[in-house]
Amino acid sequence: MSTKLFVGSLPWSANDEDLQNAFAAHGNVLSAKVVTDKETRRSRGFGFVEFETEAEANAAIQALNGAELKGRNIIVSEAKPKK
DNA sequence: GTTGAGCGTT
Repeated sequence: MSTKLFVGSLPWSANDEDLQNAFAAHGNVLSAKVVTDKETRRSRGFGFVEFETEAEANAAIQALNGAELKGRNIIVSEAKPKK
C-alpha cells in the first residue's frame, strides 16, 4: 500500500493543478505533479499524486481510475517508489 | 500545429 498514485493516459493539456484539482475532490492531496519532459517542457502524458493516507489514495484510485479528465480517460494506480 | 505505454524533471 502506498499514498503515492501513478496517473496515466493524461491529456497533453493536463497540468499539476489539473491533477490536484481532480484528486482533491476525493481526498487530501499532499502533492500532485504531471511529469514534463525536461527538454521540450511538454507533458509526458502521466503524473503522480500523493495523498494524506492510504485509505484516501485507494479511494481515489477506485473513484478516478478510468475517470475522464479534460476529455481523456485517465489511469490511476499505486505508484512505485522512486528510490 | 505531431505522440499514447508507462512509473517523476528539479
